[in-house]
Amino acid sequence: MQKDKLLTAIVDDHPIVIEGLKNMLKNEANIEVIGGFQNGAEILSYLENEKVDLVLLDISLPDINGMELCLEIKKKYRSVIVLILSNRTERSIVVQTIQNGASGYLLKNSSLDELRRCITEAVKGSICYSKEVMEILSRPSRNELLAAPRLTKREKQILELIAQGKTSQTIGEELFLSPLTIDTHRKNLLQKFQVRNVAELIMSANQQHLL
Amino acid sequence: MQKDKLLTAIVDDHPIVIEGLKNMLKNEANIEVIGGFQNGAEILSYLENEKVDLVLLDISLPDINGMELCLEIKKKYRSVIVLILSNRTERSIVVQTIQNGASGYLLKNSSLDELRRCITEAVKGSICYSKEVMEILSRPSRNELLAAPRLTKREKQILELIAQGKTSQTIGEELFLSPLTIDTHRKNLLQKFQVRNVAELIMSANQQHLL
DNA sequence: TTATTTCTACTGGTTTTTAGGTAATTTTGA
DNA sequence: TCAAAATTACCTAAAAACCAGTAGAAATAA
Repeated sequence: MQKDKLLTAIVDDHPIVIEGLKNMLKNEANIEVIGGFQNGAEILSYLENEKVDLVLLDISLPDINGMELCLEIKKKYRSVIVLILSNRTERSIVVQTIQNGASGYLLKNSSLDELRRCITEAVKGSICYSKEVMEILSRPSRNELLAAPRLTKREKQILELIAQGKTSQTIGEELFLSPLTIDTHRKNLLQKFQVRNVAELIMSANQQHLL
Repeated sequence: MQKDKLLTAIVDDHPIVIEGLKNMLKNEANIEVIGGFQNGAEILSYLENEKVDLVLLDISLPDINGMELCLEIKKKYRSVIVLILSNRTERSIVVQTIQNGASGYLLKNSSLDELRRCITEAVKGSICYSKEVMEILSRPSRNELLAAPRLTKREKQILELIAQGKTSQTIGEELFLSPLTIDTHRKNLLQKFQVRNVAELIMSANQQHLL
């Protein structure tokens, strides 16, 4: 279809990943890897002077967030195709990158075939996700379903103290409250988290990043 | 020094990383990559029949924790050298892998030179860390001062069930054991973690990445 | 200012955990 | 094969947590 090869840049802070991609892509007839870049500044300065068709971009970079970088590249160089290659599986991140102009999103554990497929699709102008990413997008975002319970100030405070292994007695003394009051808060915490005891409570609170 | 090449296996769930490492190592005179494996089961079954000198091992694998896998490999095949290649920067994880017999720990963003250096060192029998990992190890680790306790299989199992909010009664039924036995394990867990109750236990286990 | 939420505290009763042991088996490693 | 570690199981007793309510006071938002 095209006479010229796709000039491709790889942006990833892991040299190993850069090597791997270079190696994989060097056998592709229509792709020429023009370089690997370990941070956002490098690729941006390269883009100022050189022509690039395709950027394979990691989300986690040392100097700038990959999502931001994507937006910046698309703003300045509309025609550059950006494909995200990342380990992050959060729905919100996938959605954000696409909104920022990326032409696709692949997890790093996707197969070589998937990568090839996505590059082809992206060049054609469509947006392409790897299989896992499709799943992430299609499911109604689990952790949004079981929303982290809204805790009051007191509850948060007492949750902390419970996590420190303190008894209702001790907590009561520490806060100048009746231990019976602490028991009530305890009960309310169990209810809000829909769990049966502190073991489950602490697990759940940890998973919800509330501790 | 050596006549034969080091038979090297790469274990990582990212095909791209496997490709990258293969590519990097194929120019090394004394290394022969005999395969890439995307999960723990694959490498373990390979090891049963084939000779391997060096395993480059990722911590996050789909089927088994890399730390556990390391321990398992070292238990069964003492002479196999295991080098950890991971993104995880938690001190406890680094320490744990070394306790489990790994000969070194590198972050994935370490340079090719560092990887080469560490392989050389590991073959010589010493333990080798990449620069960043050295820093992680040297800083005095706030809440991780006390090393992660070594848990037996049963204890790990029961810890899991406690974290799920189950009572000694329930756990006993589930494992066909007397609830009194579960109580004993419970007691031992509290002692090993040096905590007073399950709340603190679950917190500590979480911080130590044992859950 | 009213309505709602949050915080406080209680009653009374049940279940579970924790703390201090001991000790017989079974498994495992050297 | 022998010692150590792990697993199993028990006793007694106190402490703590959990369950299901009610209810007044204080703070906050509409």
